[in-house]
Amino acid sequence: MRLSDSIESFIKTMLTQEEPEVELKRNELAEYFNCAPSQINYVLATRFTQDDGYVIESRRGGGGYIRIVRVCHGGGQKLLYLVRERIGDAIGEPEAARLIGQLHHEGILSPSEANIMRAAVSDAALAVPMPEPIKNAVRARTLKAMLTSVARENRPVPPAAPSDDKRL
Amino acid sequence: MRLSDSIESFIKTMLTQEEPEVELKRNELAEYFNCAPSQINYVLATRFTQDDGYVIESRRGGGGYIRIVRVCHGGGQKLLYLVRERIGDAIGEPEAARLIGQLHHEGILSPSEANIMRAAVSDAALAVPMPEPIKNAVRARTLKAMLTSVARENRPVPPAAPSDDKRL
DNA sequence: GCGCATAGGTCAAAGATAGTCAGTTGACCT
DNA sequence: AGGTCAACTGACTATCTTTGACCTATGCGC
Repeated sequence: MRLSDSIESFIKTMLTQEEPEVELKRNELAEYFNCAPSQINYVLATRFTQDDGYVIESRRGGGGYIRIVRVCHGGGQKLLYLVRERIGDAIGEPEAARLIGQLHHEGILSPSEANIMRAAVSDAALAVPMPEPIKNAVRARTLKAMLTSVARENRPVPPAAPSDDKRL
Repeated sequence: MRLSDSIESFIKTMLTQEEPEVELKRNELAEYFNCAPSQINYVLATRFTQDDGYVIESRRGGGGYIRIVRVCHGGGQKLLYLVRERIGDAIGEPEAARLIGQLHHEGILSPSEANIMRAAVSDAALAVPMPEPIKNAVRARTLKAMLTSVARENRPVPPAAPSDDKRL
């Protein structure tokens, strides 16, 4: 088995239902697997991406660490689907606004949360000289990051919402 | 745990609702934690900034002291001040996160709203090939757009946040 | 006023981690 | 064998913490 696969399963074994979040030392892990420290970054970059439903946080310097958080479960189902499959690498403002509006309508987002998200993906927020494709890429990433943060809260499933569109 | 973190929590436990201000001796504290006196300055400079909602006063010489005051403006003016004067044309992630954290602490943002905003201004959201200055410009615009949307709702101030937990 | 003792302030170096990226290696396919 | 893409490495970079040498301000006694 490849090293990357071993490291991947090692980390995933630590992520259980009760403990959806682990903290580790890059150098320790690298030493444990007898590999270059940057190998850890490679595994994180290829198997624990935002699109996979993970959030990585880290700090350098003395007492540094890497924290891996697995997001999802419960009410986050719809959100995870959007992040993993629906949104993709780029999205325009109208479409983003529509998705946000629908999430609000389904009771997954409060009015105020929806407004904040709309503002964040608005053209006004991206009114900086840069090519349109880049803007749409930033929009997609921003939207996914925000939805991930909501999914991470693991809030209770909203009371309403018939939701017949689990699949695409 | 890092020394800085210990000193930080030590000071924060002294700051309560009834006693929003503490006075201490730099050398005594340094001796207590068995570290260089300048370590205290480092902790103050990195964890008790104005953006975090603290004001530091001090005096040298005989009877010298360091006073740490937790301030709380709150109110609707805060958002406008941030948007119009504080944020400017560009802002880095750490700084943006602090402003958001403080708004949460003041009860202007709910935990979930604060998390969404942090996600929107995170490096992850802007992880697209573009120069750093542009990223910071987009961050500033995004943050201002989101804060403006909150200000527009013009709602009464909620009960206020309990503590300063960075996590959900 | 002068000088010393007693504070706190600054800043840069050293130490401790993690991140990045271009280049090499390896596995698999044709 | 050659092509291609994922896996892997190492040198260099970025960031955070801790320390120490040197600087500045204040109070007190003469």
